[in-house]
Amino acid sequence: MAQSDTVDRILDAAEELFAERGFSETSLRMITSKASVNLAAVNYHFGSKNALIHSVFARFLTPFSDTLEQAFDELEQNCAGEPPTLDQTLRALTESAVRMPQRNERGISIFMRLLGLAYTQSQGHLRKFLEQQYSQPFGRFMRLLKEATPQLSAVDRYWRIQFMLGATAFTMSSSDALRDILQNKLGVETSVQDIVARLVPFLAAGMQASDPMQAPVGKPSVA
Amino acid sequence: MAQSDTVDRILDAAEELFAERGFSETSLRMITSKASVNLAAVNYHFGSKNALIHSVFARFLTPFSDTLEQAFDELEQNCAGEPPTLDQTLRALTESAVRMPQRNERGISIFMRLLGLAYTQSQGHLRKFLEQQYSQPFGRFMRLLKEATPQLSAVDRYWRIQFMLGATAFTMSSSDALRDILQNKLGVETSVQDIVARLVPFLAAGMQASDPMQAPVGKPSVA
DNA sequence: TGTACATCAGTGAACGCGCGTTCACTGATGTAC
DNA sequence: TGTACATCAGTGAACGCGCGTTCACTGATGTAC
Repeated sequence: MAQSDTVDRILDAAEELFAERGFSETSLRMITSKASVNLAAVNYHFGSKNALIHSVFARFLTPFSDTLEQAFDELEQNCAGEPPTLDQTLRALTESAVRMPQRNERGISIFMRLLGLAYTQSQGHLRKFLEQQYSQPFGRFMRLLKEATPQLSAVDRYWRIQFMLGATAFTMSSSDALRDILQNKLGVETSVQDIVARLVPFLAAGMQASDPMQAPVGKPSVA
Repeated sequence: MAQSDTVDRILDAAEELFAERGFSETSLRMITSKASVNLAAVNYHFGSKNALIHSVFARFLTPFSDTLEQAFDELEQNCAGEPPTLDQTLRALTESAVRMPQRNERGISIFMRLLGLAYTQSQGHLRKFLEQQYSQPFGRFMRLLKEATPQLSAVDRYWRIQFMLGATAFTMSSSDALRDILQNKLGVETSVQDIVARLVPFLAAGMQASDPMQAPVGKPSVA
């Protein structure tokens, strides 16, 4: 059995189990038994459970962040100096996520759920790791958001970005369960693409709601 | 030491620690040492760790759900047959949360974070408990949402409610950290009321975005 | 070509630790006669 | 009023268990001379 084989089997099993159950609720024994490898192999190849978690994220986030940089490059080229709109920026992000190479529908679903969990479970080491590894595309996304919403104060923008992250991370982290409920209740099949297509207009409308401090009661309108 | 004293000390300590660190990352030993009570007292008074978690939620959710029912009663009386608007419904909810009796600013913050964690950490037993204990006010809120957004299809409404829950639960579950960041970066003090005041227009605008399936590309506008 | 050694993926068993839970027990208070 | 018993909050110590990690070891493959 070549090294890559064992390493990949561990990564595959860990990815699925983490997405299903979260990090601290998934033991190394579950992972190694699902991967049919020896318990000690995780520490041999990765060093620790935390390092394994980092590797699981790195395996899909590194290609994703490359795809994303490319999408942002294209977007800025097409806009020729003008800042891209909010809608365009969000679409560049979501389409990069949905069109991940080497990932089928199920793989994208897992990828989404892991992203949601990363934000949602308070794993300090993971947050630090992601911040230092992927600060560039994240910062670029934030800059685009800022340019697309010049009408917002810094404080308003800050909070609305948190609301967006929340809606996205939460929905993604439980998207499987939510799709099942919808299937059972209304008999509707839903793909990850459908969810994303519904999410983007919701987020864009929320981001562009009228200033809450100026008109806190009336119906919101587009600025 | 009277019973109520020990029980309350355990509940107080558990509430704070759960809010800080989540459920499975908080051990009974941490709780009992913070509460200065014997380790075995938790199992003596509550029976198990899960039952303690339920009691922590029941202690603040029962008065909250009473307050909420009252707020909905008043809202429907004032509307005299007409269904309340989305904005009114959301405000009734958030104001009930913010005006919880016996809870100061810090207490409200903890309460918010626990609510966020309840949705966010996949504790099956807790979800079941909350569903069967508080299905009435939850169902009523859903009915009001439905009446306030007659223009949405059932599927659209379903997803947008998930987006709302996500933005709310996520923001609330990390509201302390988010407020600290804002304090450090922009030097701005923020109260829970401020966050809620910003959240409601965002949610209302998102809920009322134009139909994503009809106008998926253009800038969103209010229906 | 043959031998000695180095490297390295993988293994089996055990380690110490913190966890939730249990149990026999104490000591104060209330109750029956 | 005094005695025997019941109740119950609270305690100290231990239980068994699953956890992440460690360690001595194996066996296959590559390399130097």
